[in-house]
Amino acid sequence: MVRKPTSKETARKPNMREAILAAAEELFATNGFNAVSVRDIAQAAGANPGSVTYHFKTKDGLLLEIYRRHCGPMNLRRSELLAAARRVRDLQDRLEAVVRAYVVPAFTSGSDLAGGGARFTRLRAVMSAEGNEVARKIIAQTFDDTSHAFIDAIHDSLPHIPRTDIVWRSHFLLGALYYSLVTPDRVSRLSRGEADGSDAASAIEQLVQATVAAFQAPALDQAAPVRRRPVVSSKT
Amino acid sequence: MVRKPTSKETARKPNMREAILAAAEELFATNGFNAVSVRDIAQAAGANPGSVTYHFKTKDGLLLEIYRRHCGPMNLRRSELLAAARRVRDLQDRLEAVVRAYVVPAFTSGSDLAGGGARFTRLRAVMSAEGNEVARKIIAQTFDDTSHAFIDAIHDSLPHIPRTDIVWRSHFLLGALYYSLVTPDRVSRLSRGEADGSDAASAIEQLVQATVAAFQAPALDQAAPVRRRPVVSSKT
DNA sequence: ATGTGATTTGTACTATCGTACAAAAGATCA
DNA sequence: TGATCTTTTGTACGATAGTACAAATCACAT
Repeated sequence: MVRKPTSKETARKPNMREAILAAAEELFATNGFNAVSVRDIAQAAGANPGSVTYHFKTKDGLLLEIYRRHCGPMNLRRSELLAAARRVRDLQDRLEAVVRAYVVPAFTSGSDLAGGGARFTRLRAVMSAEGNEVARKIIAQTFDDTSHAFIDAIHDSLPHIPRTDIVWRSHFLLGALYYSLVTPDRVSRLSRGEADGSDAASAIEQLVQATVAAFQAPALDQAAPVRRRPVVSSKT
Repeated sequence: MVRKPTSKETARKPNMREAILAAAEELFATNGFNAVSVRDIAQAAGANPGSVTYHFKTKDGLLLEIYRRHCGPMNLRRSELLAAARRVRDLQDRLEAVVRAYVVPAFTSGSDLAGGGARFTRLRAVMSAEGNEVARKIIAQTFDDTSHAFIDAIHDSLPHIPRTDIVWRSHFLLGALYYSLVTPDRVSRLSRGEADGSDAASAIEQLVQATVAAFQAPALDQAAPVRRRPVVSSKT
């Protein structure tokens, strides 16, 4: 219903570039990068294989563009929610708000893309599992800042827990988050149909509740495990 | 396949069949199924591509054999540890013992294969992410019984928590477990070198501690999906 | 030593991969 | 309308995929 002054700016046809991106996102997220061919993507998008080359040059370029499309909005959303969470006074409530600020944007759309949040997060999970190089580079330089910000925020809410423990637990959080998006059917199956693993709202509430409790667990005093010393070397 | 009384049945050379299995396991676990070619595997094993066909017929057959090799021992080990855990009197201690019985065999070898436990579990994580069909079938018919047994055992230790919540939380546990094996370097990076993500002992202790706390979290009463109510000041 | 069955090798076949590129089609504006 | 730019199509090429199969090799009982 948007009026069109001149019908020049957008193709009247359903934008093929977008269709290819959406199809690739879906296929990569469910089957992995190498299992999906450029021809598969083109067919799913109702396009010609050559069209993919025209718009994105290479298959890697297509993946890169998917990341570019989502990373900005999602991290922006996370920053906003994190800033709001940091202003919560009560420490217990703040911890939950921080965790929620991390989890919610991963499940819901970070931009105008319909339901793109969960799909993109699932894509990230799969690329991570496959050790995809293109993804690894983008992740390290795009998400590590965000991760540190969240770890710091959580640490502020739990000053008595060593940072190392916070890192481990936030790592577990991301793993649980990823896995919830990768195989939601497993939840439905193991609960004998009593839970719907693909229901984002349930997943978020369950994940937040469980994770807050995990963060609040007592610290692991490393004293006992005398085995190997905790790596004194420099960074890396 | 017919066994002979004489000592001729096994190859005297460093068993090439084993070498191929080990190489495939490693490559699949780190790069995914489709990213690895039969030629890659053969080269890593110091074998000829045709040798893979001879021993395993197809690439899927090779993956199938990897699963067959590990599933039995790992589930046996888990059953033993679970049975022992169930005999722990104290409910709190029993919960931890049950979680440990689930986690430990995934990190350590379930058979005589050196360090094969973690590698195989990582393989499972990657196949799960890729939605591999061969793996999905085996998993559903091999691990679901074990998963139900663990869920029941945990539920026994936490009778006041709805089974649905237990299922979600055990799902998160598996996701965290998988992710710890998939990208251990992320832990090292985010902790700025203070933690070693690839140290199995640390991973186990951290995971057990965090997971026990997550299971002990209060139940999510699904009664009213009320507004996002950040627990105003109910208890404090 | 020699025969025999179990393995390993080398090679070849077909299918499909990612990508390139010229031609066709469509859109925009003088 | 025709000129020009953007997008789509169709096709082709070289590389590599999984797999098959005959020949060569090996280990060992005789």
